Amino acid sequence: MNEKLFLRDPEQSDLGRRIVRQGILLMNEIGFEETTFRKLADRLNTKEASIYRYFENKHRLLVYIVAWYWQWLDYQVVYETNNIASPREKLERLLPILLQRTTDTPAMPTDIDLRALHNLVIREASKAYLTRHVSDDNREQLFKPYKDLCGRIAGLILAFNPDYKYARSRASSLIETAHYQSFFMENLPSLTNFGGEPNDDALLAFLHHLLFSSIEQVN
Amino acid sequence: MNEKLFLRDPEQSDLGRRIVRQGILLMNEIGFEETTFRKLADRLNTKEASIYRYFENKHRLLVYIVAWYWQWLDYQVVYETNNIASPREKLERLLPILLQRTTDTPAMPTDIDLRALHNLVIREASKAYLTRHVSDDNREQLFKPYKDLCGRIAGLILAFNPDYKYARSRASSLIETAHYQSFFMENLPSLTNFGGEPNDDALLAFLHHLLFSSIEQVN
DNA sequence: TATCAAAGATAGTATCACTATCATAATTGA
DNA sequence: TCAATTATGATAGTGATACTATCTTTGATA
Repeated sequence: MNEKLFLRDPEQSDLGRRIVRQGILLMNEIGFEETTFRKLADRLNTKEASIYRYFENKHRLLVYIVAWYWQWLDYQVVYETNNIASPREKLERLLPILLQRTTDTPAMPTDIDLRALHNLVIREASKAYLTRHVSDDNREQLFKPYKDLCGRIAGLILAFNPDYKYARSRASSLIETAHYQSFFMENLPSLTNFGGEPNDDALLAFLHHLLFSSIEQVN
Repeated sequence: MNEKLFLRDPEQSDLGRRIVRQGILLMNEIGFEETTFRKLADRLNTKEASIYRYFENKHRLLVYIVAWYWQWLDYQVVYETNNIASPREKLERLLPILLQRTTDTPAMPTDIDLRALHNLVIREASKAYLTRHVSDDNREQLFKPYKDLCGRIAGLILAFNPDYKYARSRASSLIETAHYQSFFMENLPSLTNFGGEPNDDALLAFLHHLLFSSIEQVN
C-alpha cells in the first residue's frame, strides 16, 4: 500500500489492524458521515489520539479502506482469469467478481469482513474522490489501486476487441454501474428493473448485456 | 416542488431565493463538505438562524437544489424532444442535454446559474442519496424528480425498442455515466479515454455508442 | 393604527476535529 | 540486564460546527 495513505502503517501493529477492521464495520453500520474517531476509539477501547497517529482524519481512513478493496478486487480478477484462454470467458468471470458473488477465490490472509467491505464500498467509495481536493489526493497517488483495476479491465476488453476505442471509460463505467445499480436495487428500486426482491442474477444479466453489446461493436 | 424539501418555500421570498442561488454558487466554489450555513449567511449578509428557517440543514439544501436540477433537466427533455417523430432522434437530442451542451432551450424564468448548477450536480448530487437515511428521504418523496426523469428517459428508450427489458436501469445508468465520466475526464482522466484536453465531443460519442449499442439489441 | 409574519441580533449548547503534553508499558539493542 | 526507544494511554484544551432559543425590529396587511 502507498505510504501516503497513512501516517503509520496500520498493518504493522495490532491497534492499526483493529482500526482498519473495526473501521470497516463501524462505517458500514452507521455510515461515513456519522462515523467519528471518538466512536471508533470507544469501540476499540482506545483513544481518539491513538487513531490520529495512524490516519490524518476519517477521510484518509476511507481512502485507505477503499484502496485496499480495489487491490483485493484486482487480485481476484487476476486469480479468476488466470489460465483462461478465451477473452470472452475472462470478461464473463469478471462480472460476478464486481458484484462479489464469487465463492471460490481464496481470501487474502486477513480477517477483514469482505461482505461488510463490499457494502461499504458501494455506499461510500465515491466520497473518496468526490471532493474539492481530488487533484491533490490524485497527485499523491491515493487512487492508484482504482486506476490499476480499471487498467486491468481495460486490458481484458482490448484482448476481446483490440479495436475498441473506449476501453478505459468502458472499464470505469462498468465498475461504477455495478455499484450504482446495486445501491439503487437495494434502496431506490424504481430506478432499476430489479425491483421487488433485490435480484443479483438480473443485475448480473444486465451488466453482461451492457458490457458485451458495447464491446462487440465493430467500429 | 415537494413541500418536504424545505421548511419554508424559498421561492416565496427574496431571502429564500438568494439562499438557493448563492447556495449553488458557494457549494460549487468550495464544495459541499466545506459549505456551512454560517459562510452562506455571511455571503448573504444575513444570519445562520435565518437560513435554518428555510432548510433543516445543508443536506436538505443540497437535496432541494439537486431536485430542482432534475426538474429543469426533465423540462428540457420535454422541450427538446417535442414534435420530433423519430424515437431515435429523440434519444439523440437527449444526450447533449445530459451534458448541458444545449444552447437553444429557453431557460426557466429564474436567475439560477445553470452552469454552476451543472458542475455542482456532477460533483455532489450522489451525496444527496448516498446516506444512511436514504430510505426515510425516499419515503418523503425527496427523490421524485430524479425518478420522474429516469421514467421519462425509460419511456423514450421503450419508444425506440418496446422489447427492451432494462429501460429503467438503462436510463439511470445513462445519467450516472454521463456525470461520472464528466468528473473523471476533468479530474482523473486516466480513468477515461478522453484525456489530455477534456473533450466533451468524445464523451458525447461514447455515450451515444453505449446507449445505442445496448438498446439496439433484439432480445 | 393595530397586528402579524419575516428577518435581525445575540447567546448558548453539545459535538467534532483536531493538537499538545506527559505518563506508562512494551520492545529492542548494546 | 539495563538503557533507550517506541507505541499507547490518559487528560486537557481549542476553535469550529451544527444547531436551538429568545427577544427585538421592521415592514406589509387589514
